[in-house]
Amino acid sequence: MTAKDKLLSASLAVIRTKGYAATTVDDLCAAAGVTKGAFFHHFKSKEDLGVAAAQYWGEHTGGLFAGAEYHRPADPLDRILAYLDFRESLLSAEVPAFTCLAGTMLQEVYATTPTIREAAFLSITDHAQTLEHDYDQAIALYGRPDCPNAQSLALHTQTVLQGAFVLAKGYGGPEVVRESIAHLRRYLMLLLVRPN
Amino acid sequence: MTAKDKLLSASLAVIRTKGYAATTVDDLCAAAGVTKGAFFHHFKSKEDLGVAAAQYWGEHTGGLFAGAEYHRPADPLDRILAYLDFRESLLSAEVPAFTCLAGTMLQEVYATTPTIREAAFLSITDHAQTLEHDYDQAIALYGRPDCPNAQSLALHTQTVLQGAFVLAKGYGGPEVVRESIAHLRRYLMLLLVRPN
DNA sequence: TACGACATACCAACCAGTTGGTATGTGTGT
DNA sequence: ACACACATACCAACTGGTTGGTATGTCGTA
Repeated sequence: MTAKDKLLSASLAVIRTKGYAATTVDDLCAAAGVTKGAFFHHFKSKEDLGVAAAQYWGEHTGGLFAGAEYHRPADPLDRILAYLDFRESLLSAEVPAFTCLAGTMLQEVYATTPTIREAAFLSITDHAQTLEHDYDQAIALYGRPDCPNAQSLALHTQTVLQGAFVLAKGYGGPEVVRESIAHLRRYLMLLLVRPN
Repeated sequence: MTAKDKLLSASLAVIRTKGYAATTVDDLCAAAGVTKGAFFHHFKSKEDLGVAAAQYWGEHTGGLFAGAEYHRPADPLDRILAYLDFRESLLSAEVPAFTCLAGTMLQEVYATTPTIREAAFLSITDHAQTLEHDYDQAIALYGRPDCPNAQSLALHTQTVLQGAFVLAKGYGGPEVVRESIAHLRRYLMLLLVRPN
């Protein structure tokens, strides 16, 4: 494992815990077990690492979701519900372990560091897009007449999760995320009605 | 207007724009038009100001919502819908002008500064509580059998708004907040059904 | 004259980034 | 096979500007 990988991997944990601005380059080096020289060999600035961390986060989570089981069900609504189950299964007791690096960074640096804002936001919208197909098919099959479109529902799904992470940081635990996912599930079940 | 008020007032704008960690004491003094001596006369540390800013935010928004028109309608569901309309009316083009100081600070310092975490979180839960009465009455009148309780709905309302603010920082505008409020409105209308 | 409300000048610690150097490949001509 | 040129990966020590915080002084008012 190269120093670059160690730094990127460590940055996920450290930045999610302390936030981007409060994280110092020395913090990252200490957590990664490398020296400052190695840091600036691989990243030309702290901002450069911030952008790389957001991209790394996107690839990291992208792989996690792409390889998950929730794509299995034949029915698109079942896949969406399985996605929500999967999101719940990712929750753990420690807040920094389940919250979103992209959301954290985005909220912090959106006005000051456009490069990081773009990279972090892209990782969120990219992930939202992976849900659109399933929503599209579910809407076609089960959507009520007043059902919003797939893009909007996919985005709203992420909105609810991001908001829940903020509240979870207040409570110090994941319970509120479970509750928000339950609301989302209920909303979807009211919009997408299986004939019976 | 005293230096303390100027600092608190300026802190709302500055911290919402740059975030708490990236905001320096000098930034705040410059924005407030006071000197550093004045700052440390009124606040014993930067953290102390952070706590005071979160409390000030709670009072500031508390007054805004308490005095708003959305309490007028006789029907509780109408009051809730009017609340959502009011939230929409607060949106403007500039992101820092409509986002939530408490949510921003909470996400940033939840693990590092418990005093600020508590103050910021309290301002969110306090505000959520002001909705519970209306939700309670609306549920009693119109709630479907599977309708969640008032506390949970009030909290979910804040969750959706907080998440929408995160996304808005990515888009650089309030459109996504409007869309999320529309989803929330639709969810509530499916849960709380007026007999007709 | 005592005290609250500021202002000015200053400091020690910290932080992003630099410098100069070492160790270990890696390709190339002979 | 071997020397040479060069590149990559990394390290330890340093620097200059920044930052939170302090020490001390001044002014108005009760």
